[in-house]
Amino acid sequence: MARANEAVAALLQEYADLMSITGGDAFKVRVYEKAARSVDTHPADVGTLDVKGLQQVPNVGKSIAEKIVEYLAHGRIAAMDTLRAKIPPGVRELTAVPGLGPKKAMALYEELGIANVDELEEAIGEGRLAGLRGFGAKTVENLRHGIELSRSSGGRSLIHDAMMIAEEAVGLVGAVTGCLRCCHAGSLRRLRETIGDIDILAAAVEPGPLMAAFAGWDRVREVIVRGEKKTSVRLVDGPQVDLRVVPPESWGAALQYFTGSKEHNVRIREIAVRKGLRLSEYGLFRVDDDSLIVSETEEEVYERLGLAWVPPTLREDRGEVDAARAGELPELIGVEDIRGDLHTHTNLTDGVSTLEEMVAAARARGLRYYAVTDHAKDLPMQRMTDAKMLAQRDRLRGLPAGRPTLLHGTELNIDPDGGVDWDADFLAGFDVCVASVHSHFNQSPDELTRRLVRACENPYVNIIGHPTTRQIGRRAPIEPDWDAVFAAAARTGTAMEINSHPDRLDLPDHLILRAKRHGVRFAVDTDAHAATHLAHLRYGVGLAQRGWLTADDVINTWSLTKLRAFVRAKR
DNA sequence: GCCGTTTTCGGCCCGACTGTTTTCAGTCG
Repeated sequence: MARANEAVAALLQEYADLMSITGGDAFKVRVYEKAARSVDTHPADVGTLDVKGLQQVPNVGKSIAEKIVEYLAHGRIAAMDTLRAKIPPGVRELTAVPGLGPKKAMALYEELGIANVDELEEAIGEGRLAGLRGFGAKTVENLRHGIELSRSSGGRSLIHDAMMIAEEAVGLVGAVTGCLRCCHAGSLRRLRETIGDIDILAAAVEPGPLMAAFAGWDRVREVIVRGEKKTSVRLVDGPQVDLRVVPPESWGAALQYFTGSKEHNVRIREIAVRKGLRLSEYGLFRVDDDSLIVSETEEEVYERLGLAWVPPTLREDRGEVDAARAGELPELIGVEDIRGDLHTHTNLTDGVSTLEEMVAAARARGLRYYAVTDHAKDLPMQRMTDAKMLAQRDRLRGLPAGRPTLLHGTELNIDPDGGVDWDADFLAGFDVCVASVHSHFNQSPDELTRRLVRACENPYVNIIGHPTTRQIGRRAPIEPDWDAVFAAAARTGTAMEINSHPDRLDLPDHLILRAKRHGVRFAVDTDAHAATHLAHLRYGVGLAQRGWLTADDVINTWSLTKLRAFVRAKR
């Protein structure tokens, strides 16, 4: 059974949105938003909790707890129905148009009866917004443009695409005379799986030349805002990039501020307020006399608030603030902890680089061990045979000894019943086996659960590859009973993969957190199909960090001896 | 509506930019 948390969180968020549109108390709106996020990230299934249990969830008090119970029992909330009756659902969708918030959406509905984006587009076309208070010619043109934008792009960028753009922008702005520091911030620095806007932060005494260079970048399609401290542009290939320039002495406070997340920053500022302080992108100030306390480094800002420095990948208001206050932040895994890659391909199947090229790339990256895991024989497209696999093993064993130590593995295909390509005798010849789902994605949750549990129970399966099979923006994740799958993985000594490929990033962070609670081990792999893909490791490690993992949680940070013992223990 | 190192009531994060209602509301991050 899927947890009720997602549905309840969506409902609370909708309640907050409707309240905001109808002009409800802004503080109340915020509470519902906070409660929605708390429920979404709460470890326990809220569907199993009573009113008292629900009140243990942060930001859920008596009133919201009762609404959740009402929803769980009857599938609806009376107060919600009342609000929904006031506002057609399309009005809420209006606020997704850039430049159109709750106030203007409500005005459009009340004054002109506009109840969805299509009607807004029509009204603009007919000039019916003219004369409406707050809707001058420029606003109307911005709305028309906003509709166009939300229809065309709308989507978020894959992390690797955003990173390439950010690195180019940092190179451009950083090279301007007078630029003292420049780096990317925002969700990209937090290594979220997809990126909306790309944030670039720079330090300079005179921002003008930096802004000019940025606005003149040859990839810019349009300049959205252009000010002294902030310039936003949209690139020809879609994404929006924001440049903020701050005085050099504000660097730490600014980096903290522009890294976000918004929710993390709200928590941090609330702590500041309780201490009689005010935190902005310019520094931490005393409220009474407006004097500056600290601003030069992030560490100082956190420290002055009584917190340990929080790694960017944890800044999502998922408990990291309390952990930082208690000195209980995890020692997060880093790229340098990874000693080997356990899921890679060559041109023997669908990779593009040769065995020798892949091994050379692994050596260049300083890996201690490296597993070649081409596809097994049950995927007909890959034309694998027993003979070809054994020949690859001979070729691999024949390569000169040295680092990395080469392991011969395979990526097995988990069939619809949970079986894999070869029998025990053949499987015993491999050093390590990944097993993954590549088809029959729309089995029922029960079938998928049995399938994955059976794969975990196979003594030769060491790692479940890209467990949800999602492809970001293209294929939805499968939805077995993850708690049952993770329990089986923990019980059998089977690792869950954290696949570093930018369009997979699988497991996603919320499932990593869930799996860890079952005591599951993980393998951060690249699933490289070309030598250049080994560099994607940083995204997988970022994802592992977002799941609060330490090096010890991840089997390919272990020594080869310990890794071999992990494999042997299961056989 | 929630919360508490200013605790059971009185607060609730901060600033940039735009457009328009020309002194500020709305939106965004």
